[in-house]
Amino acid sequence: MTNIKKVSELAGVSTATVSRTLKDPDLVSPQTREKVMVAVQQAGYRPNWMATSVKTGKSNSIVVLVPNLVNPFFMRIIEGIEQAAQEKGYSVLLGDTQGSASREHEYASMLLTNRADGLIQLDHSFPFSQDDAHLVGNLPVVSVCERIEGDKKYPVIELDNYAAARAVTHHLISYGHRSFGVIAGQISSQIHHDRLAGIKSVLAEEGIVFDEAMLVGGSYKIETGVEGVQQLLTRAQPPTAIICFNDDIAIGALYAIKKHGLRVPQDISVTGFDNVRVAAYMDPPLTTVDQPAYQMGRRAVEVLIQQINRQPLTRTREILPFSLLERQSTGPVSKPNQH
Amino acid sequence: MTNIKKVSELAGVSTATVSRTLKDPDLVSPQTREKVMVAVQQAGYRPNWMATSVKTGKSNSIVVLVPNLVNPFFMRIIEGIEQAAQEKGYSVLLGDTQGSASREHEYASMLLTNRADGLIQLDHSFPFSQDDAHLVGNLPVVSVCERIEGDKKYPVIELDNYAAARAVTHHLISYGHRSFGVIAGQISSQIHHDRLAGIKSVLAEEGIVFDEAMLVGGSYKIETGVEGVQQLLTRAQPPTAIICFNDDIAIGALYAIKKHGLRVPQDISVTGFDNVRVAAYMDPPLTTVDQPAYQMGRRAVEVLIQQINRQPLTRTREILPFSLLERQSTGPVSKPNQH
DNA sequence: CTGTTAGCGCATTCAC
DNA sequence: GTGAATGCGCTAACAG
Repeated sequence: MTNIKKVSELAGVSTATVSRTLKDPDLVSPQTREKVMVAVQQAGYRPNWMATSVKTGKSNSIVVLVPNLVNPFFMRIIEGIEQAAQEKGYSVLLGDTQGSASREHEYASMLLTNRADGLIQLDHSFPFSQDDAHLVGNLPVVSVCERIEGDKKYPVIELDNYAAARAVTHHLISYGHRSFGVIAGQISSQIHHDRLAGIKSVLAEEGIVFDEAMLVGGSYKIETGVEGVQQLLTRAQPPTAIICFNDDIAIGALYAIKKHGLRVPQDISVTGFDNVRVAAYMDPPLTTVDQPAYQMGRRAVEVLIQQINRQPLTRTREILPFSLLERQSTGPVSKPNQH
Repeated sequence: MTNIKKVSELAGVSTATVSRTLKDPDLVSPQTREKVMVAVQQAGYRPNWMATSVKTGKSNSIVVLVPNLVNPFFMRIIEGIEQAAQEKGYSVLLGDTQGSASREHEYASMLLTNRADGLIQLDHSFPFSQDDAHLVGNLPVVSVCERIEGDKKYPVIELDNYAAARAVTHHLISYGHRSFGVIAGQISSQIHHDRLAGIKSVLAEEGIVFDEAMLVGGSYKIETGVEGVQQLLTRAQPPTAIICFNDDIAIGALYAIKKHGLRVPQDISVTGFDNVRVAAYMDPPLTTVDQPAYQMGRRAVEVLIQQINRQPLTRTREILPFSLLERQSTGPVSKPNQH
């Protein structure tokens, strides 16, 4: 391990000068700068990151908590996070929690051990353990998409889920649908409530009563969509339109509907959320709500770094624009409302 | 920032005792242990990770280099990496390179700055820069799926791509196909050569000449599959079977074939690689080669940590088993070989 | 502009 | 079993 002292001896200067040359070259005369750079090159010297961190008290790393890695929507957010972080000189510690609270706690405690300067939470839970909660003063935390539960208020980058759900519902109603099924993801989250409220508000305006038996699901998986459709099709009056709370669910729904010998959208219309890449290549291409996932990740980092630098936040909640992509999985009802 | 000294004063012992109590409690008498633990609790003390790292010379982190995050196959590998790493007390630094060499260099240099103890490469390039190459003695590096180019030999966890490609080809030939198209991913990689060689070897055995004009593609994207099909369909004799080098390409191919008014598998059979989750829910469900991605990630970590601990490696190349999943995107040729 | 000095927070000899 | 002392590799204050 070649350290700063070796370099300083090689260059015939003090360690301080070496440090300065590397950190702020303008503070050093051109001649010594040259000498030092030669020595650095020759010795193959790279400053020890950990040592620098101990001195400065900054790790220049952030942790990202994500419930699972296989959801391409999350990955797109993390892509944005990664990119923005790198540009700002931060690196990203990956915290795949698999929904486990103890894992969340473990990752979150990285903030307490100076291992990371900030945390981005993609899930909705308060990530710290009971024990740690006392120590969490104003630690930099930002949540994306979801809102973190609990008393502490953290900045959040999110979508107007209420409005998005309204847009979807309006779109379907414009095709004449009046009988709706919903296949939800994580029931306990704010997203769920906002979206459901959005749907119900439009239905109420249209004089349609939402039948709670038409609400199924419980997790953001393909299988949820498959099972959801199976359940909805057993109803006395199956829905003519199914709103899925993410694209994976919608993919499962498309699959199950076709498997039942029904056609999309002639028999049943299907919508998703997220606009995952494959969504456009489904058969039929999926009507879905596009979320600016990449941009959300980027913003999360910017806001987080503001917190880390103790700069005042202009606002504690940012709402990014969605757009409804009307593709071919939605269409007019082909038969009267009665089945 | 509450440090070890505060705790030692609070407990009325030396800092050394506090350190010992936390690291190796058995070295300390039960009474003092109790005192220290109380003080730790009371002060809300957590050891500074960076300081520990400087002392021990170990970061207990590993970097993972991945060309892009949106490919669910990579994500499954990283899930395995993450899991295994956490179990062994390591954390994962995410290095999304987007295929850029300079980004690779930047991440790889983390090994030189003591920021990470080891590196896992999912791409095929030698990750260090020209400048750093001299310094890379025996730094712990493992590659997964791909083999790292260059003189240095690193351990690799991979699939028998040659055999897998042979299995796919045999499967198609058993259905009577004799006219094959191939839509490839990254052309420059070992994977590409192995798979292509596997296909050609079977064709040769069957007395079929592979027409190089039937080889298209160039990246692992859905769009590549779409464009690939468009090209293959312009050939004088379009293929009756198309082998795609990953599932994303195959998804694009399915889409394009259907868009051209042809049916899968009646007109054209399609196969993929990876067995991504959505593959089973395509229309028709995709015949593909299942790779134990999660397991590959786990093994990569185990091998890497062996290197980090300077334990001898039993073998420098591990080949994991694949399995061909025959689903509905492949079937018998419905018309004579001539178009 | 440069060198000296003094730590950052912790782990580890070596005495006792 | 415990404490004092030393140093990991680096940066920052202060002289000069």
